[in-house]
Amino acid sequence: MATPQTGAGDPVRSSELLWRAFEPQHTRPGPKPRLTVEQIVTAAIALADRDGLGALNMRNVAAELDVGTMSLYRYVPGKGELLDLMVDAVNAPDGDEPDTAGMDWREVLEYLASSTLTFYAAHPWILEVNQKRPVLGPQSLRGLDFALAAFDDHDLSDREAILIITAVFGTVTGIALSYLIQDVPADQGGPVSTEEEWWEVQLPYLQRAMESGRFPRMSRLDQEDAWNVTPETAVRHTLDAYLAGIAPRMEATYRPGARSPGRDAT
Amino acid sequence: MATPQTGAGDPVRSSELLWRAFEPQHTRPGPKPRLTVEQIVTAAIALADRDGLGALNMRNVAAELDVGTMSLYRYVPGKGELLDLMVDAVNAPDGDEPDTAGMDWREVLEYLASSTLTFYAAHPWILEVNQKRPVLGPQSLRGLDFALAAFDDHDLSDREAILIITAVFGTVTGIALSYLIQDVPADQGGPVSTEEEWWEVQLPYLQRAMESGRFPRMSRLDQEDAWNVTPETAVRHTLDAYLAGIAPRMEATYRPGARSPGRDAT
DNA sequence: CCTTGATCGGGTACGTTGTACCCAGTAATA
DNA sequence: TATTACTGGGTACAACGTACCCGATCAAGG
Repeated sequence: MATPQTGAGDPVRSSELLWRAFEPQHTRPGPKPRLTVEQIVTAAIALADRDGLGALNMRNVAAELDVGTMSLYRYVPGKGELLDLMVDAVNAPDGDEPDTAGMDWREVLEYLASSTLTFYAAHPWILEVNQKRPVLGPQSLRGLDFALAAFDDHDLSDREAILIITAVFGTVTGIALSYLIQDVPADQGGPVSTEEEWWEVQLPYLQRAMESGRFPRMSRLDQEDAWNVTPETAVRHTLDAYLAGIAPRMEATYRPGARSPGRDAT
Repeated sequence: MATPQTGAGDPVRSSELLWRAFEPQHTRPGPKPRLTVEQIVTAAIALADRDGLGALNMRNVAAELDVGTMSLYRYVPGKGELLDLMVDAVNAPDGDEPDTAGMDWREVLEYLASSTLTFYAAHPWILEVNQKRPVLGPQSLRGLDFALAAFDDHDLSDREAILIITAVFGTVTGIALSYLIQDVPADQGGPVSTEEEWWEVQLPYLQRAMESGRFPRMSRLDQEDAWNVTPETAVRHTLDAYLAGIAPRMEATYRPGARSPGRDAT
């Protein structure tokens, strides 16, 4: 096959590892570990970023770290759990997050959308990972917390806030899936690699289909114009319309400091 | 592993097979084929619907049809191409599509969204298939053509029409991905199967995280209320807002019969 | 200091996949 | 009837995840 994949290992083990930093460490007998979980996760992410998810297997990760394949299993229960850790780890902040204090709801949500899109562009393999059950690790939670800042000055129910975040996030993800048709790092000269070749292959069939009269509306499209859309454009269009749609509600609930954290505790 | 997956085989072979009905058939020497591509695709879809994508392998498909594993390769070049065929085949109309003639743009798009969501619910494995390159087969094209009916009475550019369809489709897909956390058909009593158990495992860690003070906004959420969202609700919220957002534009471009097909050919 | 036993590195090997290759049986054509 | 393209499908191998094992290591107790 080309690019097998899955997500989510045993949640018990995944959770343990995700929150490992918060567990106390005591000294133990035996040799010092040669690796850390961080090193393995970092190497695995580098590998996936560079060579695609298809190249992510335990032997390759081990080779990346110059250790034996089975040594990885001293730190990580299996590949599924490793993927869980990778997914959370790539959500780590990159340092150029803005301060939400001076931003209104629209700015926060727009930042959320655009940073999510660049995130997918940087780690396209994430879109291939089968995120059945959401593994909420520290980094993912951090992102959620950041997003909630959009509603600091609004009197919205928790449910509505989550609904809006889900909408923005889901929109970007859905569009990214359609467009970030990541060209497999063309190490192997497989059947077809580039996007151009791909369309070239389909074209004659599509052409004949258009001429068949079975797709009257499609055949009237100016193909050149119709498909001239980048993921950025698509996200911008969708988000603009969506934000315009919720704007009345956001304005109606504007109440400075309504939800900002830390008020009632001081 | 648990649920390996991928999509897209050799596009040349996939395209040939997708459009095979339009190719002429001539009589040939040798024994009559015992199977058809349709039978294989149907069996594979039944298998995936029933047992999940994890159970979809060539040996199981062959067993389903009571033939030898390798016989499948007489009809289908490989698993990747079979998946391409499956994806297109499930897009076949189910007979209860409404007539778009009496529907306005909003009704068409709303139907598109809701039918897409029920589609994902019926074939959750589709969400796991890695749809890198879109394989545009006859059924997928038919769906696109249907969607374009929303703009029959509107004077929109092709590009804008595609943008809107992409938005609706992407939104539903993105949300479906977050929510249709398909519970693996629990044939194997694996580590954790049900959604409840899953949350039960995460809860203590989340609890501790909330208490850590690192996620001030998250920890102020009423968890019960905040996550009480179904995919239907989420889609409805997002779509309502989005449609409200594009409504002015749609009204501004209302021009009965502007794009309906077949006018200029009569 | 030496013993003990938990821990570490990692080699070997097996089960599950996709599928290349091969051979024997079959049926339209010459 | 002979030819030959085509069919069913068995065997076998490569890639992968990982169970299991052995020997090396080193904190703690004597």
